[in-house]
Amino acid sequence: MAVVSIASRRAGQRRAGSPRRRAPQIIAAAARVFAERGFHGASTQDIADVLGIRQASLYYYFASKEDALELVCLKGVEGFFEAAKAIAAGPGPASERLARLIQSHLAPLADRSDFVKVFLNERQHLPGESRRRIGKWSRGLERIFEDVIREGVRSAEFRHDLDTRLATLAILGMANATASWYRKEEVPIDRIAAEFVRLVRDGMVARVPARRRR
Amino acid sequence: MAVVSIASRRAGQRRAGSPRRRAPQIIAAAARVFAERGFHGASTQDIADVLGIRQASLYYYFASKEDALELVCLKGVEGFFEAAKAIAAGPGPASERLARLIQSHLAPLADRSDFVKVFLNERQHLPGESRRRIGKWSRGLERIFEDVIREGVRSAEFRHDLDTRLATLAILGMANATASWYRKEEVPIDRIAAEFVRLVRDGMVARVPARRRR
DNA sequence: CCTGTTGTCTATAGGTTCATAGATGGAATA
DNA sequence: TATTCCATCTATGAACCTATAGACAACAGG
Repeated sequence: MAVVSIASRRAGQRRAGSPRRRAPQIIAAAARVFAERGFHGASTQDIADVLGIRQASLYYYFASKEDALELVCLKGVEGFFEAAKAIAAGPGPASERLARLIQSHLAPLADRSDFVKVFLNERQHLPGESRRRIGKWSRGLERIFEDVIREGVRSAEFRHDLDTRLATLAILGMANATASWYRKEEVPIDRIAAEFVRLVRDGMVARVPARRRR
Repeated sequence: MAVVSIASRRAGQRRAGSPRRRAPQIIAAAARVFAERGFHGASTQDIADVLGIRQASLYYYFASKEDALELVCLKGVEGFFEAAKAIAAGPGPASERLARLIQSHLAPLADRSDFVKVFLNERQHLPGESRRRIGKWSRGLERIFEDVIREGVRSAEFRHDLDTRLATLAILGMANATASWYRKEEVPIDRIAAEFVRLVRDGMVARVPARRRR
């Protein structure tokens, strides 16, 4: 059913040139399959097919399918949170920090889109314990965004009547949705981020070229 | 596993007061379960549990699980497209029509959020034929939004340098993401829509109270 | 009161999927 | 060369899940 990767299909029977520990490739294959068909829609057989090994062999690398999902999700958010925290705490006006937050939030799509997609769409299927752990991370990120936006309101960079909660959810929604339509070959991710920044800062409406800050 | 609805659990064995054709309730139950656990994560048994009937009894109402998914998705988009088309073709400046488009795009969340969620997240699991049919609808909606935005650029209501494609995807992403966090009890949907409209039209940045159109 | 219709039930076949157990054979090491 | 480790294999159990078949009870209409 699934397409067998040419790279990893070694003709004969067993043994790759595997110089040991190819766990990363295993997880990448899981990410790809989960991203494509969803966690429950994908079978461990599908993952094995991508790698050109037997279904049972996967269990040398993870203890259960759910365990694999957690590994993928973790890789999907790795670094994410720390980067955001650093930016938020860093220098510059709120509006510039927000721009950098958006940039850094979208950046991983360029080289890890499968992992990010799985994190966004499938984390709900994690078993209780790890779901809560990962959900905590997610709410943390929301707070970072919202805090920066609030700072921007307090410093009068942003409109005083801005609903910071809704603005946060709007921005994250817009950014996260990108994962579902982004294709590496088309528009570069920086370009998308820049356009989003412009959109939420200045809006779509045309204006007189007037000076912008009071 | 799933919670058995009190309302529909008639104590004894069989027979409801069902005054005939409770198909709508069946589909609503499917929508709820699919929304909660995803199409593949949900079993027909789960749906039956919600209704308090036997798993096999469901097949009186639909021919297959995938068939049920299609019914749910259809109800999820029902009216959607026509409403949007009417608004786009209607009177008023582009910016006002865009506002109405956003309103009408979010409105169904108020009373059909399960159906909308399933449409957004699970339509990919529809079998080939119906997936294409429904995908066509989806692309049509994108076009309606983008056309209105383009008109706004041509009429100089919107910035001349606006990337209309990205703006469209950003707005739809923001709106669709709402389905994942919206709870009926909290902020009313009109309020959310209004705030989104304000955000994408005027942006977040504070400005001098100056006259707005050149 | 008989009959057809409707909605539900019981029972089950058949397929798929996750996961475990134990064998095997090449590579590395001694 | 002998031994140990690593990664994969074969084989299979057990659970689960969809879907079909056929029985049956309540009600409606004549």
